[in-house]
Amino acid sequence: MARIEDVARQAGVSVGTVSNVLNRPDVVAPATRERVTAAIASLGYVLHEPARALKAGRSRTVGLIVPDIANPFFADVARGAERVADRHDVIVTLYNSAESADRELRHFGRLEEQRAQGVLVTPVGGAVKMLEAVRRRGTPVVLIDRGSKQAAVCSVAVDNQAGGRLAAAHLLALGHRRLAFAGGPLALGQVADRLAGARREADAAGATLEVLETSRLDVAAGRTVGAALAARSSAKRPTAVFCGNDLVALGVLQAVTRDGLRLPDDLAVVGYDDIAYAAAAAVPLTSIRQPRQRLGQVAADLLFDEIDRGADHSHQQIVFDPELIVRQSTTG
Amino acid sequence: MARIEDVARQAGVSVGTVSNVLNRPDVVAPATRERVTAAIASLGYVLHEPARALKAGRSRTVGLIVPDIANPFFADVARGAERVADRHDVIVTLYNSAESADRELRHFGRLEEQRAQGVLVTPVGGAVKMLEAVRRRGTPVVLIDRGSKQAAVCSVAVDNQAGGRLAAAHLLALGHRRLAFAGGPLALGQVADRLAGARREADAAGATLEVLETSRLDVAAGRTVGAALAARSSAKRPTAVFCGNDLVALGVLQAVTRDGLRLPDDLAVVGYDDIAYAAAAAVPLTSIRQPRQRLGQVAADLLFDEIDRGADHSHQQIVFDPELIVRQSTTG
DNA sequence: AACTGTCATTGTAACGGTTCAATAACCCGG
DNA sequence: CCGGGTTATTGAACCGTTACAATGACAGTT
Repeated sequence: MARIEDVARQAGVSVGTVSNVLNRPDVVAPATRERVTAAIASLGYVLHEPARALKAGRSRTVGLIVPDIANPFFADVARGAERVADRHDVIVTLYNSAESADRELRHFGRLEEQRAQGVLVTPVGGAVKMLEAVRRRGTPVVLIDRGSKQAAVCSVAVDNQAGGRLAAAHLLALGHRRLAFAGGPLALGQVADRLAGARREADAAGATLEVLETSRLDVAAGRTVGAALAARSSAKRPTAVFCGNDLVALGVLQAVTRDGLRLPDDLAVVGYDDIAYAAAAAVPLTSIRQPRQRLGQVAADLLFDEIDRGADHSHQQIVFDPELIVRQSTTG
Repeated sequence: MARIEDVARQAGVSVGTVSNVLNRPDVVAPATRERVTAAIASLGYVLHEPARALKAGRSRTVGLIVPDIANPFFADVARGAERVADRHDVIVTLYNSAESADRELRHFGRLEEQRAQGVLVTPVGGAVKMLEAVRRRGTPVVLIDRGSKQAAVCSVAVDNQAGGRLAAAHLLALGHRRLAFAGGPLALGQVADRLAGARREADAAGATLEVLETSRLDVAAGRTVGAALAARSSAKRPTAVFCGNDLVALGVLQAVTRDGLRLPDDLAVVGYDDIAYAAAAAVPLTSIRQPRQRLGQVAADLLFDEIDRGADHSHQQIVFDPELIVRQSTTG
């Protein structure tokens, strides 16, 4: 494969000039520049990024580690981050931790080895100590959607307690008094916060709120919960269920409709995230919308601020407000 | 940040020995090895992958370029590919072309610059000429799911004509005689093939098959089609619609049920891909299942064969058989 | 004609690893 | 206690690029 030296020979210039054409085209005379460009094209020269990265001490990538690549929520987050990275001439490489601390650790390791400029991550529960080590070694990290309360690191999140309150308040306003929350694990901060918000509203209104904890936030978990609910007599069944995310809600929806219940009359359902499939469900889902792309975009902005400004950068914890999107799964 | 030389000094050995500990631990004496390992840990040394890649002439990555990262189909493909890559001590970096030839081109460029060992790609329509250039410069490429007929490149795909035949035969066996196909653009080979397979069965049975072309394969496109169908009088409406993929089918499903039609009595619907959401739809979707993880896994196997064996490698076009999954959207 | 100042180009020393031939250390049999 | 054979370690060249100091060419000024 052609090296920069081959290009130089072909164009009759030195390697330094070729490098200048590549990196600071303005300093080289137009005629020379053109000759070099032609040589590059004719040889099919492709820049050797590892060599450049070695010289520069940093590569042109940032990492994005998400816990579930099949969740469209994170596809939107990625899109937002990419747009910002593009402006900085940096590429976003996407990794899937699949909620496994071990995989997350491996991905962090790879990114450090590649000398990624920074990492955007939605950390799996409990992996915070290794994250600290990464930052100490010099790689900036911004947390997405699972913000920590500590001021020592940037994070962007949506106010999950507020989301829980919105959901519960909506159900209470519709007259429901026996509520349930489906989702988990509760060890996940954002799940716990959504529940806490709902709990607060329910308590204030004197309503009951039963917790149906799941081990994951996916469709299968929702189906399990839904089947259990459908099996109860209507007297023992909550009249409304608020789910930890839309995947769980879709699972509940499927299981209970298959078992003959009707939404929202027999059971009202509220999801969380407002993914595209929420509106597309056969009974369109009331959900809590989060500014997904914006989350990724602002996270990337913070990351680049830390990368560019270094010590001058001050960490910020940005919290967005969620929004209630009302559809037929609660209002019929 | 600590370099290999720092580790060597701290452990009282030469840099060569440290490198040996890292790459061929068996050739270094246990006592020395342990001293070096301790030094690595105490300094928090992290390998500099760009330097290694420069020396080695290749990096430890392969690329995976998919046309829609939010489509769970590709999440499964990625999982299959990752498992294989893990075995080769290589990481898969995921890029989203979003069906844009321009983005695909950029991603290819980045991967070549990084000296990725190879690329797995579901190419967007028509981008085949640049793909040829990449291969000529020495980067092996395997096509996923949009196989070319040419024998000059490896590909894995599922027999889309067979899938179309399965779907249509199923509907015909249920007695339907006015069929429709919803999906597009028809310029996409796989969409055209699915339609062609369905067409063949319909013709053989003397049934009609109306084509409702869409510009994309997503939920929104499906909703548009569904709304149009629901607006027709039942006499002018097909009794069954076969959709280009599950996202389109879900869109159709949502639109027609909202407008009061019932599945499958008023309209039978068949999807394609059998994504998780297909079973989770309120009227669970009959669909054509493709071996998604296996697709990614076999593609990666072919890629590594080409990487490892070089000229000894012979290109293969592997075609899997799709499978009909029957659910309530056709059988009630 | 000598000098100054621009502007374009060049040569080369890093960057942080790996690899391999060369060397050192050691063991054991005679 | 020496020589031959292992085994463990070392040192230096090289990978492809960038950046910077140095050089060269040339026009304008006195």
